[in-house]
Amino acid sequence: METITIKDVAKLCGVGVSTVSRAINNHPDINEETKAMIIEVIKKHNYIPNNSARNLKRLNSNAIAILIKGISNPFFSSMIKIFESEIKRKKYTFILQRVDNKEDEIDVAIELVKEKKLKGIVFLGGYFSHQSEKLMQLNVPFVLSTIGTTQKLDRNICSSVSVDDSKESYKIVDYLCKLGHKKIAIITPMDDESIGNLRFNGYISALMDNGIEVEEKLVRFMKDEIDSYSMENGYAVTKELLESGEDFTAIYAICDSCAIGACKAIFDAGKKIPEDYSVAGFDGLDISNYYNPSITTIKQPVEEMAEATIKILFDVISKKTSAQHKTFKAELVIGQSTKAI
Amino acid sequence: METITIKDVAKLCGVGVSTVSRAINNHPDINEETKAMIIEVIKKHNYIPNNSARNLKRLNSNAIAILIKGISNPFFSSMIKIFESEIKRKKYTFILQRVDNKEDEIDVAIELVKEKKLKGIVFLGGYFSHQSEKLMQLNVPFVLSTIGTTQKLDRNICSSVSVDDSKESYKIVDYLCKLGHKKIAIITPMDDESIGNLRFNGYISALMDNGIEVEEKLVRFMKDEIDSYSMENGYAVTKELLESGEDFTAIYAICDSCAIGACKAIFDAGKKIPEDYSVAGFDGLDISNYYNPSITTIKQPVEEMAEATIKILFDVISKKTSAQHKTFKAELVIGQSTKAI
DNA sequence: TTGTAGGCGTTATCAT
DNA sequence: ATGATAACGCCTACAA
Repeated sequence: METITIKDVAKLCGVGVSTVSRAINNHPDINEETKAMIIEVIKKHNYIPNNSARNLKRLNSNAIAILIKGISNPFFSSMIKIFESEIKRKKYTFILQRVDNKEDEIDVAIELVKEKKLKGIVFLGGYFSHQSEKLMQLNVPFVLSTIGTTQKLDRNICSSVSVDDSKESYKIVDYLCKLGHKKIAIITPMDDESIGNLRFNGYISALMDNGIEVEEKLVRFMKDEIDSYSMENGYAVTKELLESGEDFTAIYAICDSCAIGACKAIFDAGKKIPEDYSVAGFDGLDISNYYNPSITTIKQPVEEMAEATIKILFDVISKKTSAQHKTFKAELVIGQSTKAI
Repeated sequence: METITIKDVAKLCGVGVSTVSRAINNHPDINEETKAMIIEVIKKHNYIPNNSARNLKRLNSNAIAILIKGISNPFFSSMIKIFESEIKRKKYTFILQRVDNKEDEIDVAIELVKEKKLKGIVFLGGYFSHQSEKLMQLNVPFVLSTIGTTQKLDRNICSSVSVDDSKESYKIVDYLCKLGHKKIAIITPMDDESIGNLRFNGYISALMDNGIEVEEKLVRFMKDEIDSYSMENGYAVTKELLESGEDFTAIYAICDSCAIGACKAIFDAGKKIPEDYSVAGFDGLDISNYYNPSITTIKQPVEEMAEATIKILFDVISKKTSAQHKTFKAELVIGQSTKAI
């Protein structure tokens, strides 16, 4: 099965290569009959155009890429679906590109833009701390979706869609306080310059506004040797907390996965939720609703955010607008995992 | 920021393009100093080679692609990690390519082989029913990983790694029977030619061997309008089952996600697990362990399977062996969701 | 050790 | 409506 090229097809059909090219690319000026004949031959011989050659030659493809860090994160699953359908609806090609944790997403993006002649990019997840200079190299429009960034990015360079992580975090911790909790432990990543940090800040402010002192012993950092933001990590941290004998009545994990791990650790210790401890999370994953008890959490409006992301991207591509920044409101979903004391 | 090519770099450095090429590709015969100088200039001007051009020119790249249907399936997450590390350990490039549910994975694969000059492919998930003829076009080695296929594929064409879905399914249903359950409902996909069907067969055989008649009313099909294999689907089906008033003491969902949905429906109906109903799943997802109660399930040895997949693939690539077929044993993990009656 | 030139498979620009 | 031909950016003989 030697590889067959456009030239071979042309010969087989007794036409020139450009005619074959016109046939496969749905060009207007081509005789319908010859086109049909060519398509026939192509099918028969299983000819498939080489994308590398196409991308190399084409000046612009209609492709949008989603770059995503931590592809296994269930939080992104539903967003991806919407990205895909929206992009296809606009007759663009949808490319999903996973980025390794150690890779620099901008480097990956630049490479991809050259390779595939992208029209636009969506960055999903991860921490964003890049110099404007480098972002400039990326000379296509891009949107940061659900990426918190503490640093001040040049707001004209890129667009963004997210929730106010700090404010929403404040909201749920404040809710715990209003329920009467005074000893609220938190599970948070150690050195996180992004959403982890923002959500942690919300925790601090909420406690302060409620006249509660932050206790160092109740600030629990995720384990380095375990995947951050995982159930496993939440479990390990909570187990340690319980065994330390530290006094607390509620635990706030900055993501739902950790919250679930926390719940399990509590159950394994023979305690009950919410009778013995209240547990709260963040994100609004499906599972937080299906868990038993359902988890009190901050639900991000993922569908709307995904739609907005694509809308903004296309607006910028078509030069309808310059960079936009949208902050969505998230919803405090009260589950069965918290109670007043 | 116009795009900069290898020619530009050559000019900037005052050398020929081949020297630049040698520098970026770590060729041996190049002066260390000129190489260092070139690298310097490349960094300064942010030159990034165009992959399309490279792929087009190269006769073979050291790249392996994982094609995966249903990328959001948590079952694949841990496997992907292992694929990646194993492939990188062998100094190959790891490419993760998602396949749309409606797409034909073989078509995608053929295209990708041409575009990236792949050395090998792993197909992950989905149903496999392709003609040998078409598979032949794929003239690189490939392995089907965790793909059940009822049809008899030519065993010499491709390799495979999986569990015996039918047998393992039998195992867990038999376990339920031995616990004394006689009215065991099942949640299974409707028209599934692959693992769904195999697992369903295991259910049937187990019941028969235990002298239990299969009751049509207890065979519940996933809803068409909802994602199959989802918690949501398991919830909807179970809710309907409960409301139908049908008598049963245990429910077996052919995947853990569905089992969790089933649990939640039972809780929402004010019932208890396992006191009122026993629930069993299949797959051995992390969450089945973290759920409350933990779910009795069949745990597939994902790590070993992923490792075996890569090992076989490389064996075939290096012509050490011809196609291999490996079936792994899965483990019945007894959780808190089932009890004897 | 280095430079020149040809070609990878395709599309776009010309003619015809 | 169709065909020849020049790029696209890179790698790699081959020559120097």
